[in-house]
Formats: sequence, structure tokens, C-alpha cells
Amino acid sequence: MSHDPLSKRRLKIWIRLLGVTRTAEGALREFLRLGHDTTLPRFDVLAALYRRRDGVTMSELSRMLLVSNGNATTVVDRLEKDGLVRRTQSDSDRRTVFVALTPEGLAQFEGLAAEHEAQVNALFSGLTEADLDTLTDILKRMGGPK
Amino acid sequence: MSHDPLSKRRLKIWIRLLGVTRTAEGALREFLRLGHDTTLPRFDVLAALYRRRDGVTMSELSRMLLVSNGNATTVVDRLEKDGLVRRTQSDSDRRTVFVALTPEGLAQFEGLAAEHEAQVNALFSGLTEADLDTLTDILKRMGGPK
DNA sequence: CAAAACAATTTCAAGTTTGAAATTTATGGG
DNA sequence: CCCATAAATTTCAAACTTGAAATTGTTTTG
Repeated sequence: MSHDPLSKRRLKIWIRLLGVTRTAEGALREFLRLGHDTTLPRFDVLAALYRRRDGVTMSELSRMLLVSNGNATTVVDRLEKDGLVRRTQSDSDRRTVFVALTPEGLAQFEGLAAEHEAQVNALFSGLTEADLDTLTDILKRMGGPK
Repeated sequence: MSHDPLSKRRLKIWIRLLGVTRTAEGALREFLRLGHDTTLPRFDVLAALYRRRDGVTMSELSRMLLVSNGNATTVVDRLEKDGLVRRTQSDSDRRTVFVALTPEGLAQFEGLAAEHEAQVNALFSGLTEADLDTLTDILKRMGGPK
């Protein structure tokens, strides 16, 4: 248990990283609210289901979004009530539930995706191609989902 | 409104950044819960008040933490009820409220800070000194508070 | 096979978070 | 001075989030 001279710097980086993330999240939340009357968690679910068009189980969904199972359940509940996603029971394992976009959900996401990407692009317009290379490499070494 | 070839890469970086942040937050949350029976938002408030030992206004606090005023109010309410922080009304402007650590709050934070730093240090042990230099530079260009 | 162990999801209570509205206090211009 | 506006905080409803417990279904194993 020796004293690591980099420890304080790693802590500072973490604080700064949190600042960047929260600021960007705030901007995206505002964009979704003002421009499209929706929220970040809803958008995240739609985006995950768009990437896996054939549907995913509830467990896969919560792993993809890095949220608890209970959380995935409630967000999907609301989206289902609004007709944007659909639940289907698995035939082979009746514990398992698949979730997928409905046509309405697909339409809503497609209407959002391009603008969302443009927002992110604008938020991080300061990053050059070289930055992106470097950052990709560093972020890989910072852990994240497996 | 031209097509930016870096746009998709910036989006990918954002997704990855969120993954790193949420994973680290999850680990820190678990550490605080299992090891110290507390939560991340509570820790964040204590840390902010530790950095500004003379006290801060509620508005300053929510700006420091990048959360809404209403959020700051409720977290401070609970910490106050537990005797870890204290509210004081300003004499010069009776709208303004100062918040500061109590001796108990100070003690709790000091008992936590070193372990918290060690956790963060372990989470990001993959970062070399050169990484830290590079990352600091890049994060500055990614916005963040102010 | 029956029981125990395991797995997927939901439910639940408590806490967190937001954004808007309400409250209280200060300030500036007529 | 008076009123409109602004500022600091709290309140509030709704949504989000977690982690633990409960439910239901599957698998393993004695």
C-alpha cells in the first residue's frame, strides 16, 4: 500500500470527466425536452432498441444501458404505454421477455437520431481527428463496459 | 449544414465516455454503500463543502455540482437532518443561505476522502502520466463547466 | 422425481433529479 | 416612495434510479 504519486492527478481527471459528462448530458437533455418533448432515458432505450432491431431481453437492455433491472422495467413500462415499444414473451423460456421498437417507436427514433448526432457533434466540435484517435485509446484503458 | 465526416466518430466517443463514467460511478456508489453506508450525491455535497470550508450559498453549491437548485435543496435537507451540514442565513441578503460542514460532517468526509481517492486511483490505474497530460488537454477542449 | 439452486423479471420503498411554479427579498426607474 | 423586475431559495409533481425482496420459471443434483 505505497503512496502513488499519480493518485491525486487521477482524482482530478475523474472530477473533470464528470464535469464534461454532466454538462453534455444537460445540453442533450435540454435539446430533447425543448425540441422533442422527451427525455434522455427514453432516448437511450429507443437508441438501444434501434441498434438491436430484432429485440433484446430486459436483462440485455439493462446491461447495454448500464442501469438496474428495475430501472429498465419502469422506463420500458412508460414507453410501452405510449406505444413506442412492445414486449413479447419468449417461447423457449417463459421467464424471458423481449422488447422491441414498434413502428411508431422506430419512426420517433429516426426523427431524432440525426439531430441528436448533430448536437453531440456540436458539443464536441473541439475534438480533432487526432484527438479522437488518442481519446479512443485512452478511454479503452479507463475501463467502461467490458 | 455540410456533412461532417467526424460526426459519427464524435458520437461514438460520447457513447464510450458515458460508458466509462457510468461504470466508474457504479463502482464508487457500491464502495460508498457497502463500505460507508452513504451515497454518491451525499458524498459530492460533502466534498464540495470541504473544498469551500467557509461555506457556500445554495446556488453556488448547485453550480459546483452541476445539479438543479431543487436537487441541492433536498440533498442538503437530508444531510442537515443527519447533522452533517448546517444552514445559516446571510445577514446582508436575507434571501441567501449559506451551507457548511458541521464538525460531524467534516469528520465523516475526512474518514472517507482517502479511501475514495484510492478507489478512483484503482479504477483508473491504467492511466500513465502521459495519458493524464493528454487527457487533461483534451477534456479542456470538450467543454465542461464554465 | 423432488428439492435446492439458479435465472429473468417485476415490485417496492427510499432516495435522487429535473424543471416549473411559488415564496421571499432586493433593486432600479419613474 | 411604489412598482416592476430580478434574484435566491424552496416547494411540488413527475420522472428516474437504485438495490433488495418477491415472483415465476428453469436447471441441477442427490
